[in-house]
Amino acid sequence: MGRPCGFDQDEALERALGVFWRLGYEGASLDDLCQAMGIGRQSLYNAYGDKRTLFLRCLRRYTERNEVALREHLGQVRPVQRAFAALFEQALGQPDERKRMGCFSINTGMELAPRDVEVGDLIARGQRMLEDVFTEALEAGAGRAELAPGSDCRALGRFLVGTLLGVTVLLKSDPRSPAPRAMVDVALQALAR
Amino acid sequence: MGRPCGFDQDEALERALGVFWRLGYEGASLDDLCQAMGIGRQSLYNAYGDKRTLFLRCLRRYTERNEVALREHLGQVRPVQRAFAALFEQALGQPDERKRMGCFSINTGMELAPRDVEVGDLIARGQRMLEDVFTEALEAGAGRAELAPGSDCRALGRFLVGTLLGVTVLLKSDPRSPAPRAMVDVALQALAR
DNA sequence: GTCTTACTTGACTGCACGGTCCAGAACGCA
DNA sequence: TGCGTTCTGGACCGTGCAGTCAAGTAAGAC
Repeated sequence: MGRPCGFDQDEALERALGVFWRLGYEGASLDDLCQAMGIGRQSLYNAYGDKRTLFLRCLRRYTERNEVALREHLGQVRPVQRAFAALFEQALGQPDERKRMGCFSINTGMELAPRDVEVGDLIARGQRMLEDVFTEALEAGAGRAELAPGSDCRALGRFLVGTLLGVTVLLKSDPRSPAPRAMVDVALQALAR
Repeated sequence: MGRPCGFDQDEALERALGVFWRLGYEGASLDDLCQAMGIGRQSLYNAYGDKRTLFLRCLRRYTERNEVALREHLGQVRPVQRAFAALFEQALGQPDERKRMGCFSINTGMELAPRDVEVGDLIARGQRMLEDVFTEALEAGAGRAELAPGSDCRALGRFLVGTLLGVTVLLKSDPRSPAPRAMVDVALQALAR
């Protein structure tokens, strides 16, 4: 009833995510968002509430999409060492502009987690999710005898989460640095059987 | 000649660093800075130039101070494994409030490196410096036969830089997370002989 | 076809920010 | 003591921001 919404809310949310990812929460102005989303200010407020609410929806969207993509990738590739190697390789092989963007979740954690408990909680949940996905992939690998017997998959999973974080941050602040490459090479040896 | 500066510029710079560290570059207002530094706006501009110039001086001060402290620590403690273990242990043992602050250099790299080439360059230099300090400590350890023969100290140094980054970022976005502890434990095994 | 309801557009508001100006104060020097 | 120079404090300016308002518009309901 009444006039229907004149734009694709899902598509617009995706555009908003792109803006927040590139510019951060504070750095993205409503004008930036409206322009990228192709809608006016009031439409934005009608559809999503205020800026912060829109941001939280972007963050949830990003986390969920990442989870399914990761689960699919890690569930398919074998052995588990190759799955993680491919994951890191993909991060290392991105174009510089993309490296500069880093990971939206990490960016957000750095910018907002210390002063916004709700964001902090979402980020912490996301990290635990990542840890679980990694750990489960490792346990599956261990079940296929791809890892050394007695490997602590939870500890290895946490280690790999931290490694991915480190690599991403290194690449973001200096996309040409040789450090992340070396980091990955050394880190993957922890998975040798 | 003329009226002398009425405050300790070194001390005031330290206060400014504290504000930038806690709030970030954009997050720190001139009012925040003036209040923490105990001086007026005009005094700040007389002594340091504009906000960005003051920030760059803070960043340089931070990097230099970190370098000497690290060199001293890593040069003293032996074997080299214990030196790095102590370094990570110190990061893990900080109070939550301090964990939330993270590392000023990483914070800055995340916030400004993608859009400020001068900052980006300072950060990249800082990372290379850290890498060199770590590598030299490892080489000294290798010279004392503390590492496995044939160890690639440069690669290990880069790996440890990335590990420290990962741990710091994990602690910042979630000080109670068990992940950084596990990450350190696994990472230090790369130094086993 | 008209009426109700919701969406759209663009102007507007109040605020916080970085930076500047200016009048006055404090010190070194002669 | 008087002068020149520099520092100090507070008012001020222009800008960019998130969020609101009101008038106009388009679609579905009947």
